[in-house]
Amino acid sequence: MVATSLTLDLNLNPFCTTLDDHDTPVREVAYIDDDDDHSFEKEVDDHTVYDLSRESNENKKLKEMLTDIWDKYNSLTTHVKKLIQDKEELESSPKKRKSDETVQQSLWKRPREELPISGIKRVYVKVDPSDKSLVVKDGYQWRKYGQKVTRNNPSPRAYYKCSYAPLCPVKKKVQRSMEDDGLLVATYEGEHNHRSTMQEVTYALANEREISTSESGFHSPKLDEVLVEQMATYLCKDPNFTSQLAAAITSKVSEMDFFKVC
DNA sequence: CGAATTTGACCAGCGC
DNA sequence: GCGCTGGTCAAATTCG
Repeated sequence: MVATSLTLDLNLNPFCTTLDDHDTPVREVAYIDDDDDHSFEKEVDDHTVYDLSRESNENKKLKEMLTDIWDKYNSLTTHVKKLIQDKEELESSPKKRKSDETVQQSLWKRPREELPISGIKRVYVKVDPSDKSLVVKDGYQWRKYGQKVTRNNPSPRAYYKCSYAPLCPVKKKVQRSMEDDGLLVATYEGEHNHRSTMQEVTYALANEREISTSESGFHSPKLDEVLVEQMATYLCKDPNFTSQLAAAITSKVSEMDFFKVC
């Protein structure tokens, strides 16, 4: 009986590789106790282990799905970074700057509002035109401190301060585009002195991966599984994850469309 | 009831 | 100096 319970305990670990690698872990337990007086216990074991096996398979599928999502997220992040880089290169070239100025003048006509060379970023976010809220989800926490109707745009402009960290100096303005009612223009001023919720996830995972590789010298599959599980936990804790991801993608797609028009 | 948002008042910069 | 405009403040209000 000791052997039975011991085997069970070991198999309770959903990430146990021995369980994952066997198609029928039930038998491992069933053959241990062949005493007829314990037939009921054997039956219970069979059922329990069968359930465990089934859940283990489900876990395996979920892990695969998570790994897949994580891979896609990583490649998407890389792609977004590349797009940002491309955009910065375009902005730094004199030829493109000319067209950018035209856009800027139509959106922000007053000369004093022209963007300084650095520290100010503009993001275009596609939204539902019927949605009148001036909210741009970008992974940071913002506190609205003002709203104004400006001269050249019937849509009001909302003013936000970063409220994630007490001393973060970053501000943003959000206003509907004059040309496209379904386009929000978010202007960011300053640099965050902290990470966004999404960066926290990435950083935590990267940290974990670094520790595991430096300690063991190689990357074991089991640690991968733990990593995936941790990532799932992180993502579950972050209700904004999908919306942030969607906002980032929409923003980049809008930017690309915008540059095509220009 | 505390946090977040709204909104009118106020301030500063700029052009005339 | 005055008026116009964008930006900020803070009291009032709303919301969870």
